[in-house]
Amino acid sequence: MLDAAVEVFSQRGFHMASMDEIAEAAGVSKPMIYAYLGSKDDLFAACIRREARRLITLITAAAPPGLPIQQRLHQGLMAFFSFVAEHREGWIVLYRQARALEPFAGEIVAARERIIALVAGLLAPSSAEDESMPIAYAVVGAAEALSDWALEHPDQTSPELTTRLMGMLRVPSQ
Amino acid sequence: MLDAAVEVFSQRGFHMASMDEIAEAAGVSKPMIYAYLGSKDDLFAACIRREARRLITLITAAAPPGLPIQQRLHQGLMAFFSFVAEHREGWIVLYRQARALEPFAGEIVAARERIIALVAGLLAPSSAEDESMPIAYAVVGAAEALSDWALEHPDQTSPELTTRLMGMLRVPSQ
DNA sequence: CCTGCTATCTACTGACGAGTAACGTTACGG
DNA sequence: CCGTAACGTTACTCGTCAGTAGATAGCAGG
Repeated sequence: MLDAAVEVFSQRGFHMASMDEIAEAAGVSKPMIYAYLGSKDDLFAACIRREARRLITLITAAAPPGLPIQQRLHQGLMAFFSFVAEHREGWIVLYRQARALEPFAGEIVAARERIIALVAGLLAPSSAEDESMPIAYAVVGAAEALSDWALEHPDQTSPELTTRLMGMLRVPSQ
Repeated sequence: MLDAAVEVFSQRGFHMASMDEIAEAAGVSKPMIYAYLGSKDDLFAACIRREARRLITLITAAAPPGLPIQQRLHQGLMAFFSFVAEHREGWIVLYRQARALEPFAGEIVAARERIIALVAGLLAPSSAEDESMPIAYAVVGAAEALSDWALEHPDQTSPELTTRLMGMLRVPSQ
Protein backbone atom coordinates (compact mmCIF):
# COMPACT_ATOMS: atom_id res chain seq x y z
CA MET A 1 0.00 0.00 0.00
CA LEU A 2 2.81 2.37 0.90
CA ASP A 3 4.68 0.96 -2.08
CA ALA A 4 1.83 1.90 -4.38
CA ALA A 5 1.70 5.37 -2.87
CA VAL A 6 5.41 5.91 -3.36
CA GLU A 7 5.12 4.74 -6.93
CA VAL A 8 2.27 7.09 -7.79
CA PHE A 9 3.76 10.03 -5.91
CA SER A 10 7.06 9.53 -7.70
CA GLN A 11 5.34 9.54 -11.07
CA ARG A 12 2.89 12.36 -10.55
CA GLY A 13 4.13 14.42 -7.65
CA PHE A 14 2.10 15.13 -4.55
CA HIS A 15 -0.57 17.35 -6.02
CA MET A 16 -1.18 15.55 -9.27
CA ALA A 17 -1.49 12.21 -7.51
CA SER A 18 -5.10 11.46 -6.67
CA MET A 19 -6.13 9.18 -3.87
CA ASP A 20 -8.22 7.24 -6.38
CA GLU A 21 -5.17 6.49 -8.46
CA ILE A 22 -3.15 5.39 -5.45
CA ALA A 23 -6.00 3.19 -4.30
CA GLU A 24 -6.22 1.61 -7.72
CA ALA A 25 -2.46 1.06 -7.87
CA ALA A 26 -2.60 -0.57 -4.45
CA GLY A 27 -5.49 -2.76 -5.54
CA VAL A 28 -7.79 -1.58 -2.78
CA SER A 29 -10.52 1.00 -2.50
CA LYS A 30 -10.10 4.53 -1.30
CA PRO A 31 -11.69 4.28 2.14
CA MET A 32 -9.15 1.58 3.01
CA ILE A 33 -6.33 4.06 2.65
CA TYR A 34 -8.15 6.52 4.85
CA ALA A 35 -8.78 3.77 7.38
CA TYR A 36 -5.18 2.64 7.57
CA LEU A 37 -3.08 5.66 6.74
CA GLY A 38 -5.30 8.68 7.29
CA SER A 39 -5.47 11.75 5.10
CA LYS A 40 -3.49 12.39 1.94
CA ASP A 41 -0.98 14.47 3.88
CA ASP A 42 -0.59 11.68 6.42
CA LEU A 43 -0.07 9.18 3.64
CA PHE A 44 2.58 11.30 2.01
CA ALA A 45 4.28 11.92 5.32
CA ALA A 46 4.35 8.18 5.91
CA CYS A 47 6.03 7.65 2.55
CA ILE A 48 8.59 10.32 3.28
CA ARG A 49 9.36 8.94 6.69
CA ARG A 50 9.85 5.41 5.45
CA GLU A 51 12.09 6.36 2.54
CA ALA A 52 14.07 8.83 4.61
CA ARG A 53 14.62 6.29 7.33
CA ARG A 54 15.88 3.75 4.83
CA LEU A 55 18.31 6.25 3.38
CA ILE A 56 19.59 7.46 6.72
CA THR A 57 19.99 3.94 8.02
CA LEU A 58 22.05 2.98 5.01
CA ILE A 59 24.32 6.00 5.26
CA THR A 60 24.86 5.68 8.99
CA ALA A 61 25.73 2.03 8.64
CA ALA A 62 28.10 2.64 5.76
CA ALA A 63 30.15 5.36 7.45
CA PRO A 64 30.82 4.18 11.00
CA PRO A 65 32.88 6.29 13.40
CA GLY A 66 36.50 5.43 13.85
CA LEU A 67 37.52 5.53 10.23
CA PRO A 68 39.42 8.44 8.69
CA ILE A 69 37.21 11.27 7.49
CA GLN A 70 38.05 10.80 3.85
CA GLN A 71 37.00 7.20 3.99
CA ARG A 72 33.82 7.85 5.92
CA LEU A 73 32.83 10.50 3.43
CA HIS A 74 33.64 8.16 0.59
CA GLN A 75 31.59 5.33 1.98
CA GLY A 76 28.74 7.58 2.98
CA LEU A 77 28.51 8.90 -0.55
CA MET A 78 28.66 5.35 -1.86
CA ALA A 79 25.71 4.42 0.30
CA PHE A 80 23.82 7.48 -0.87
CA PHE A 81 24.33 6.83 -4.55
CA SER A 82 23.48 3.16 -4.07
CA PHE A 83 20.22 4.09 -2.43
CA VAL A 84 19.34 6.37 -5.31
CA ALA A 85 20.11 3.64 -7.82
CA GLU A 86 18.17 0.97 -6.00
CA HIS A 87 15.25 2.96 -4.64
CA ARG A 88 14.81 5.25 -7.57
CA GLU A 89 11.17 5.94 -6.80
CA GLY A 90 11.74 6.54 -3.14
CA TRP A 91 14.46 8.96 -3.90
CA ILE A 92 12.41 10.79 -6.49
CA VAL A 93 9.71 11.32 -3.90
CA LEU A 94 12.22 12.70 -1.44
CA TYR A 95 14.05 14.80 -3.99
CA ARG A 96 11.48 16.05 -6.44
CA GLN A 97 9.22 17.35 -3.72
CA ALA A 98 12.07 18.37 -1.49
CA ARG A 99 11.69 22.08 -1.91
CA ALA A 100 8.11 22.46 -2.98
CA LEU A 101 6.58 24.89 -0.55
CA GLU A 102 3.89 22.52 0.68
CA PRO A 103 1.93 21.61 3.79
CA PHE A 104 4.25 18.69 4.49
CA ALA A 105 7.43 20.59 3.68
CA GLY A 106 8.59 20.26 7.27
CA GLU A 107 8.65 16.51 6.94
CA ILE A 108 11.12 16.49 4.07
CA VAL A 109 13.19 19.36 5.37
CA ALA A 110 13.60 17.50 8.65
CA ALA A 111 14.74 14.34 6.87
CA ARG A 112 17.19 16.27 4.77
CA GLU A 113 18.48 18.11 7.79
CA ARG A 114 19.28 14.85 9.51
CA ILE A 115 21.49 13.84 6.62
CA ILE A 116 23.15 17.22 6.54
CA ALA A 117 23.74 17.06 10.28
CA LEU A 118 25.29 13.66 9.74
CA VAL A 119 27.74 15.06 7.22
CA ALA A 120 28.40 18.10 9.37
CA GLY A 121 29.19 15.89 12.35
CA LEU A 122 31.50 13.93 10.18
CA LEU A 123 33.42 17.06 9.24
CA ALA A 124 33.22 18.68 12.64
CA PRO A 125 36.42 17.29 14.20
CA SER A 126 38.51 19.14 11.67
CA SER A 127 36.65 22.43 11.66
CA ALA A 128 34.49 24.43 13.99
CA GLU A 129 30.82 23.42 14.34
CA ASP A 130 29.37 26.44 12.61
CA GLU A 131 31.92 26.18 9.84
CA SER A 132 30.92 22.65 8.99
CA MET A 133 27.21 23.28 8.51
CA PRO A 134 27.45 25.28 5.28
CA ILE A 135 29.97 22.78 3.94
CA ALA A 136 27.61 19.96 4.74
CA TYR A 137 24.78 21.73 2.95
CA ALA A 138 26.93 22.19 -0.11
CA VAL A 139 28.14 18.60 -0.13
CA VAL A 140 24.62 17.23 0.15
CA GLY A 141 23.40 19.63 -2.51
CA ALA A 142 26.19 18.54 -4.82
CA ALA A 143 25.44 14.87 -4.21
CA GLU A 144 21.76 15.40 -4.92
CA ALA A 145 22.45 17.31 -8.10
CA LEU A 146 24.86 14.65 -9.24
CA SER A 147 22.23 11.99 -8.60
CA ASP A 148 19.85 14.00 -10.68
CA TRP A 149 22.32 13.98 -13.52
CA ALA A 150 22.86 10.28 -13.04
CA LEU A 151 19.14 9.61 -13.49
CA GLU A 152 19.73 10.37 -17.15
CA HIS A 153 23.00 8.44 -17.24
CA PRO A 154 22.07 5.04 -15.88
CA ASP A 155 25.40 3.63 -16.98
CA GLN A 156 27.04 5.51 -14.14
CA THR A 157 27.76 3.25 -11.19
CA SER A 158 27.77 4.37 -7.60
CA PRO A 159 31.54 4.04 -7.23
CA GLU A 160 32.05 6.17 -10.33
CA LEU A 161 29.76 8.86 -9.00
CA THR A 162 31.46 8.74 -5.65
CA THR A 163 34.86 9.09 -7.24
CA ARG A 164 33.69 12.03 -9.30
CA LEU A 165 32.39 13.88 -6.29
CA MET A 166 35.33 13.05 -4.06
CA GLY A 167 37.60 14.23 -6.82
CA MET A 168 36.11 17.67 -6.92
CA LEU A 169 35.87 18.23 -3.18
CA ARG A 170 38.71 19.68 -1.21
CA VAL A 171 38.02 18.13 2.17
CA PRO A 172 40.24 17.87 5.22
CA SER A 173 42.42 14.80 4.78
CA GLN A 174 42.49 14.09 8.49
CA MET B 1 1.35 42.13 -12.36
CA LEU B 2 4.18 39.66 -12.84
CA ASP B 3 5.68 41.07 -9.66
CA ALA B 4 2.52 40.23 -7.75
CA ALA B 5 2.49 36.74 -9.23
CA VAL B 6 6.10 36.11 -8.25
CA GLU B 7 5.37 37.33 -4.76
CA VAL B 8 2.37 35.07 -4.25
CA PHE B 9 4.01 32.06 -5.90
CA SER B 10 7.05 32.51 -3.69
CA GLN B 11 4.92 32.58 -0.58
CA ARG B 12 2.48 29.80 -1.40
CA GLY B 13 4.04 27.68 -4.10
CA PHE B 14 2.40 26.99 -7.43
CA HIS B 15 -0.50 24.86 -6.30
CA MET B 16 -1.48 26.72 -3.18
CA ALA B 17 -1.47 30.04 -4.98
CA SER B 18 -4.92 30.89 -6.30
CA MET B 19 -5.50 33.16 -9.23
CA ASP B 20 -7.85 35.19 -7.05
CA GLU B 21 -5.08 35.91 -4.59
CA ILE B 22 -2.66 36.90 -7.32
CA ALA B 23 -5.27 39.16 -8.87
CA GLU B 24 -5.88 40.81 -5.53
CA ALA B 25 -2.17 41.26 -4.89
CA ALA B 26 -1.81 42.85 -8.31
CA GLY B 27 -4.76 45.14 -7.65
CA VAL B 28 -6.68 43.97 -10.69
CA SER B 29 -9.42 41.44 -11.30
CA LYS B 30 -8.93 37.89 -12.40
CA PRO B 31 -10.04 38.17 -16.03
CA MET B 32 -7.30 40.76 -16.55
CA ILE B 33 -4.66 38.19 -15.81
CA TYR B 34 -6.25 35.76 -18.21
CA ALA B 35 -6.45 38.48 -20.82
CA TYR B 36 -2.81 39.50 -20.56
CA LEU B 37 -0.95 36.43 -19.39
CA GLY B 38 -3.17 33.47 -20.20
CA SER B 39 -3.72 30.43 -18.03
CA LYS B 40 -2.21 29.79 -14.63
CA ASP B 41 0.46 27.63 -16.19
CA ASP B 42 1.27 30.37 -18.67
CA LEU B 43 1.49 32.89 -15.88
CA PHE B 44 3.84 30.73 -13.88
CA ALA B 45 5.93 30.03 -16.95
CA ALA B 46 6.18 33.76 -17.56
CA CYS B 47 7.43 34.29 -14.00
CA ILE B 48 9.98 31.54 -14.39
CA ARG B 49 11.21 32.87 -17.68
CA ARG B 50 11.64 36.40 -16.40
CA GLU B 51 13.47 35.43 -13.24
CA ALA B 52 15.61 32.89 -15.03
CA ARG B 53 16.57 35.41 -17.66
CA ARG B 54 17.57 37.94 -15.02
CA LEU B 55 19.73 35.37 -13.27
CA ILE B 56 21.39 34.13 -16.42
CA THR B 57 22.03 37.63 -17.68
CA LEU B 58 23.74 38.56 -14.42
CA ILE B 59 25.92 35.48 -14.40
CA THR B 60 26.93 35.78 -18.03
CA ALA B 61 27.86 39.41 -17.58
CA ALA B 62 29.85 38.74 -14.42
CA ALA B 63 31.99 35.97 -15.86
CA PRO B 64 33.13 37.13 -19.29
CA PRO B 65 35.41 34.96 -21.41
CA GLY B 66 39.11 35.75 -21.44
CA LEU B 67 39.67 35.61 -17.71
CA PRO B 68 41.27 32.64 -15.94
CA ILE B 69 38.84 29.88 -15.03
CA GLN B 70 39.25 30.34 -11.30
CA GLN B 71 38.31 33.96 -11.58
CA ARG B 72 35.39 33.39 -13.89
CA LEU B 73 34.02 30.78 -11.53
CA HIS B 74 34.54 33.09 -8.61
CA GLN B 75 32.74 35.98 -10.24
CA GLY B 76 29.97 33.78 -11.59
CA LEU B 77 29.29 32.50 -8.10
CA MET B 78 29.37 36.04 -6.78
CA ALA B 79 26.72 37.04 -9.30
CA PHE B 80 24.63 34.04 -8.39
CA PHE B 81 24.70 34.70 -4.67
CA SER B 82 24.01 38.38 -5.23
CA PHE B 83 20.94 37.54 -7.27
CA VAL B 84 19.66 35.29 -4.52
CA ALA B 85 20.18 38.01 -1.95
CA GLU B 86 18.55 40.73 -4.01
CA HIS B 87 15.78 38.82 -5.71
CA ARG B 88 14.89 36.56 -2.88
CA GLU B 89 11.36 35.97 -4.10
CA GLY B 90 12.39 35.31 -7.65
CA TRP B 91 14.93 32.81 -6.53
CA ILE B 92 12.51 31.08 -4.22
CA VAL B 93 10.14 30.61 -7.11
CA LEU B 94 12.91 29.13 -9.22
CA TYR B 95 14.34 27.01 -6.46
CA ARG B 96 11.44 25.85 -4.36
CA GLN B 97 9.51 24.58 -7.33
CA ALA B 98 12.60 23.50 -9.17
CA ARG B 99 12.06 19.80 -8.88
CA ALA B 100 8.38 19.49 -8.23
CA LEU B 101 7.14 17.11 -10.86
CA GLU B 102 4.66 19.52 -12.40
CA PRO B 103 3.13 20.49 -15.73
CA PHE B 104 5.59 23.35 -16.13
CA ALA B 105 8.57 21.36 -14.93
CA GLY B 106 10.18 21.63 -18.35
CA GLU B 107 10.32 25.37 -18.00
CA ILE B 108 12.40 25.33 -14.85
CA VAL B 109 14.53 22.40 -15.89
CA ALA B 110 15.40 24.26 -19.08
CA ALA B 111 16.40 27.38 -17.18
CA ARG B 112 18.50 25.39 -14.79
CA GLU B 113 20.12 23.52 -17.62
CA ARG B 114 21.19 26.76 -19.23
CA ILE B 115 23.06 27.72 -16.10
CA ILE B 116 24.61 24.30 -15.82
CA ALA B 117 25.66 24.45 -19.46
CA LEU B 118 27.22 27.81 -18.73
CA VAL B 119 29.30 26.36 -15.94
CA ALA B 120 30.13 23.30 -18.00
CA GLY B 121 31.32 25.48 -20.84
CA LEU B 122 33.41 27.38 -18.40
CA LEU B 123 35.12 24.20 -17.23
CA ALA B 124 35.29 22.58 -20.64
CA PRO B 125 38.70 23.86 -21.78
CA SER B 126 40.41 21.99 -19.00
CA SER B 127 38.48 18.73 -19.23
CA ALA B 128 36.57 16.78 -21.85
CA GLU B 129 33.01 17.88 -22.63
CA ASP B 130 31.29 14.89 -21.07
CA GLU B 131 33.51 15.12 -18.02
CA SER B 132 32.51 18.68 -17.31
CA MET B 133 28.74 18.16 -17.27
CA PRO B 134 28.52 16.16 -14.04
CA ILE B 135 30.93 18.58 -12.42
CA ALA B 136 28.74 21.47 -13.48
CA TYR B 137 25.68 19.77 -12.06
CA ALA B 138 27.43 19.25 -8.76
CA VAL B 139 28.72 22.83 -8.59
CA VAL B 140 25.30 24.28 -9.31
CA GLY B 141 23.71 21.91 -6.81
CA ALA B 142 26.20 22.93 -4.18
CA ALA B 143 25.63 26.63 -4.85
CA GLU B 144 21.88 26.20 -4.61
CA ALA B 145 22.13 24.27 -1.37
CA LEU B 146 24.45 26.88 0.07
CA SER B 147 21.99 29.59 -0.90
CA ASP B 148 19.32 27.66 0.87
CA TRP B 149 21.43 27.60 4.00
CA ALA B 150 22.11 31.30 3.59
CA LEU B 151 18.39 32.05 3.58
CA GLU B 152 18.50 31.28 7.26
CA HIS B 153 21.75 33.13 7.77
CA PRO B 154 21.10 36.55 6.32
CA ASP B 155 24.30 37.88 7.80
CA GLN B 156 26.24 35.95 5.20
CA THR B 157 27.38 38.18 2.36
CA SER B 158 27.79 37.05 -1.21
CA PRO B 159 31.61 37.29 -1.11
CA GLU B 160 31.65 35.16 2.03
CA LEU B 161 29.48 32.52 0.43
CA THR B 162 31.59 32.59 -2.69
CA THR B 163 34.77 32.15 -0.68
CA ARG B 164 33.27 29.25 1.21
CA LEU B 165 32.29 27.44 -1.93
CA MET B 166 35.53 28.19 -3.78
CA GLY B 167 37.38 26.95 -0.75
CA MET B 168 35.82 23.54 -0.84
CA LEU B 169 36.00 22.97 -4.58
CA ARG B 170 39.03 21.45 -6.19
CA VAL B 171 38.79 22.99 -9.63
CA PRO B 172 41.39 23.19 -12.39
CA SER B 173 43.54 26.21 -11.68
CA GLN B 174 44.05 26.93 -15.34
C1' DC C 1 -26.52 63.09 -26.73
C1' DC C 2 -26.00 58.85 -29.04
C1' DT C 3 -23.03 54.93 -31.00
C1' DG C 4 -19.61 51.89 -30.82
C1' DC C 5 -15.21 50.46 -29.02
C1' DT C 6 -12.00 49.35 -25.40
C1' DA C 7 -10.99 48.22 -20.89
C1' DT C 8 -12.43 46.32 -16.75
C1' DC C 9 -15.39 44.25 -13.33
C1' DT C 10 -18.90 41.04 -10.90
C1' DA C 11 -20.83 36.83 -10.76
C1' DC C 12 -21.20 32.65 -12.49
C1' DT C 13 -20.13 27.51 -14.29
C1' DG C 14 -18.06 23.20 -14.38
C1' DA C 15 -14.66 19.90 -13.14
C1' DC C 16 -12.06 17.66 -10.04
C1' DG C 17 -10.80 15.42 -6.01
C1' DA C 18 -10.56 14.83 -0.79
C1' DG C 19 -13.06 12.77 2.40
C1' DT C 20 -17.45 9.98 4.04
C1' DA C 21 -22.01 7.68 4.61
C1' DA C 22 -24.36 3.88 3.84
C1' DC C 23 -24.54 -0.42 1.99
C1' DG C 24 -22.80 -5.56 1.05
C1' DT C 25 -20.22 -9.78 2.41
C1' DT C 26 -17.89 -13.15 4.74
C1' DA C 27 -16.80 -15.53 9.21
C1' DC C 28 -17.92 -17.07 13.48
C1' DG C 29 -20.09 -17.81 18.06
C1' DG C 30 -24.19 -19.23 20.12
C1' DC D 1 -30.12 -20.44 11.47
C1' DC D 2 -29.44 -15.84 13.12
C1' DG D 3 -27.09 -11.88 15.28
C1' DT D 4 -22.96 -9.23 15.00
C1' DA D 5 -18.66 -7.70 14.00
C1' DA D 6 -14.71 -7.14 10.95
C1' DC D 7 -13.66 -5.79 6.57
C1' DG D 8 -14.48 -3.98 2.22
C1' DT D 9 -17.07 -1.50 -1.55
C1' DT D 10 -19.90 1.74 -4.22
C1' DA D 11 -21.59 5.97 -4.68
C1' DC D 12 -22.18 9.98 -2.91
C1' DT D 13 -21.24 15.19 -0.74
C1' DC D 14 -19.09 19.35 -0.58
C1' DG D 15 -15.49 22.79 -1.05
C1' DT D 16 -12.33 24.81 -3.93
C1' DC D 17 -10.57 26.77 -7.73
C1' DA D 18 -9.52 27.55 -12.97
C1' DG D 19 -11.55 29.62 -16.42
C1' DT D 20 -15.57 32.55 -18.69
C1' DA D 21 -19.95 35.00 -19.90
C1' DG D 22 -22.16 38.97 -19.57
C1' DA D 23 -22.75 43.46 -17.37
C1' DT D 24 -20.64 48.13 -16.74
C1' DA D 25 -17.86 52.24 -17.24
C1' DG D 26 -15.22 55.47 -19.69
C1' DC D 27 -14.34 57.76 -23.89
C1' DA D 28 -13.71 58.84 -29.03
C1' DG D 29 -15.99 60.63 -32.86
C1' DG D 30 -20.14 62.19 -35.04
